[in-house]
Amino acid sequence: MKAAAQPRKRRPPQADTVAQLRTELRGAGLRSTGPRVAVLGSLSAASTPRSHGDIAEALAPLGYDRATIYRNLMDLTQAGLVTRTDLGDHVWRFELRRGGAEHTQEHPHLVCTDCGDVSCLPEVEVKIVARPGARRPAGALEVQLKGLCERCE
Amino acid sequence: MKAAAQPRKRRPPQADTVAQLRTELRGAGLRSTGPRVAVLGSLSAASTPRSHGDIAEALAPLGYDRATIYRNLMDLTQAGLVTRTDLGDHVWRFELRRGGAEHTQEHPHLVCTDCGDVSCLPEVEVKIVARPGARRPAGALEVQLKGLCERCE
DNA sequence: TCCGTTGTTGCAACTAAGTTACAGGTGCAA
DNA sequence: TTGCACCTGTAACTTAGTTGCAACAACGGA
Repeated sequence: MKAAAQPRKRRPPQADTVAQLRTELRGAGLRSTGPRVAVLGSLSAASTPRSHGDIAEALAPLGYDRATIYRNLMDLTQAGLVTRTDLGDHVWRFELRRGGAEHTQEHPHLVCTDCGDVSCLPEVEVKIVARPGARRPAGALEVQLKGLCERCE
Repeated sequence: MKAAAQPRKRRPPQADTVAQLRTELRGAGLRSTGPRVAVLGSLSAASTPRSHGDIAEALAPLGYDRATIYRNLMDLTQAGLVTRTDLGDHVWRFELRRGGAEHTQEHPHLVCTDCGDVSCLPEVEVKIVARPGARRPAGALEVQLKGLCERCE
């Protein structure tokens, strides 16, 4: 049996930035819908990559379905507004592409081997040096580190 | 319904190295059983990290169950003979610790963004440099790269 | 302002990898 | 050879990710 149709009007996260988010969505060729604005808003408010589960849980009180969140994350990824990475803990994580640059290639991500937290390391540079005669891996390299985060150290 | 009990005697992969593998297992405080020798043998024959699925598939003709393979991989990991990493493609991969050293900390692993293959980069050195005043992540850092492998380049 | 088209949503069900409980079999020290 | 703690096979479960489908809503054109 089908559940009764629910009203689709719900309050997005931060009313004052919604206009910007909507503009951003339309600029990327996507329709501006409630769940989509909420997902984008949630990502723009986050300072570290968020998993689908995180976002779905955070937006569940607004009544949005996890499949919807999932498809929106995919849409946003495909539209280039968001990047998707698996940081090695078996969970896809999504992060807003700030300033249009390839954020994840600008700095490495650190997965804490103790608490599992993921953090960005914008102030850490990773140099990849191939020994003489060896081949340096090609392509836009993305670097992920595993170690202890600041708290767990 | 239970399947009829199967004979437990099966031929491990390489008869000539079995004695070594059994010694290694016993040295780590584990019993030397058929599946365990097969798993260890399979890993020692591999040059790159193998997933649980890979190994289970490879050993399926010998009649070993995937749950058994899984538990043995865990046992070997816990015993320190094997390391377990998720290289960012949503699959746990296991690799023999050769020479007792922390293999995965000696060199980075490369996950090809095109074909998905995983390769070891023993000839590539990764330098992690924190900008002045910034914190360098602590702990035994493990480095994972994503880019194009030699074949896909 | 209204309407039709088409993209989007919510629901439900599915897949795949990983994990565990349990009963019975086996390795190995005594 | 024996006994027991450890190990195995089976089956079922968990979790994250993914998809089909019917109903709904955004938005451009009339």
